Amino acid sequence: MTVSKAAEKSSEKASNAAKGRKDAPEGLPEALQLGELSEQLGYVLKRAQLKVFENFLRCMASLQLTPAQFSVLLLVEKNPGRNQTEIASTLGILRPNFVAMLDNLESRDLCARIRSTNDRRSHILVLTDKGKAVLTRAKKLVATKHESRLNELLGQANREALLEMLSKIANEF
Amino acid sequence: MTVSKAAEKSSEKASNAAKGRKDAPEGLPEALQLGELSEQLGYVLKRAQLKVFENFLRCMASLQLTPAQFSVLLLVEKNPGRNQTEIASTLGILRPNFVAMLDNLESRDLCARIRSTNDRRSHILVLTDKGKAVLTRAKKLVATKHESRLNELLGQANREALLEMLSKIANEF
DNA sequence: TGATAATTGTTATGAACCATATCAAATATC
DNA sequence: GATATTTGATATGGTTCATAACAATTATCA
Repeated sequence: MTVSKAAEKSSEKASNAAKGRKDAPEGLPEALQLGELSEQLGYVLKRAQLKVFENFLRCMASLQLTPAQFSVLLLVEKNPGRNQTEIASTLGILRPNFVAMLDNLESRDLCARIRSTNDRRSHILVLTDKGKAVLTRAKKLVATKHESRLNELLGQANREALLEMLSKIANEF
Repeated sequence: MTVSKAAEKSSEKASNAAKGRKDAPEGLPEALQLGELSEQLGYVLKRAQLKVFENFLRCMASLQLTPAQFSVLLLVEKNPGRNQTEIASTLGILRPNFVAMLDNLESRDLCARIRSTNDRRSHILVLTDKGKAVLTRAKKLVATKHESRLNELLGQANREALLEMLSKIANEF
């Protein structure tokens, strides 16, 4: 009885429809069978990614940073003095779409565009003092509230193995 | 000289900018340092997911199936007789957005909406004969061209471990 | 029973994200 | 010095994702 929920209802639809009765006492809110779906790499990968981004946003709510914005700040901090094209392209962001992102970060005084003196077409990107401070706090939040959950969930060794496999896929698939 | 185009300019920016010279012969096409980014779960996960979807689309080019469409066909096959709300919600698709998806699949004669006789509000979903045939071919393509790459890349044991960890994240994060 | 509430598929609509073409200013090329 | 290329930017269109609202149907329950 408890196992047969899905059976009950889809057979209700199937059989009751044929017999025209609707008064059979009902079981539970039966879940669908995922079947082969749960073995599909893309499916599982996408759902995991959504969950992780969701959790990231919750952890960063106080700083109002999206994963993309966080990645920009990290990359600018690690590579000061690079221009928009360089930062955007290594993040896989198209130049036109990067403009609004920077407008946002700059309006919040987290990073700044500086006209380059030796190539006056390009804008050098740097973190402001506030940007550095916010990034420091962001890193702490990510480490303690976000990445730490991975360790709790998988254990240190598995966590590292997972990151390694994902990097391999990202680079060699 | 041929290799150094990109290098010329950006190290020119970093070092030459300070010294004010632009004539130094240049090194290599320097890539940016990813730094902590490559350890960020969300970043690596997203990039891996994009690569996997990209590969999926290439493998399915002959059948013109997106990952989302493939998942719908799989789920309908495994759970015949369910309505739109049930199929959409277990895939995380909002009902309004599911309408156009079904319009597409139905216009290609891959699945059909059947007015339920015991609840005339709802549409029962089923695969058409063509839908079943296409899904069979799709599964083969996915198995031989897509999922098989995972084994080549990671090995059977690691592949299973990866899927398990991703499922855990998707369900418990 | 009949009035009211809830559900189903649908449409309309807007936000967010992604991609292409194009432009002016600046620089590189030859 | 004429031509081509690069940079940041704008405009624009296409997807994807989310919410509100509606008609038809069914459930609820006084």
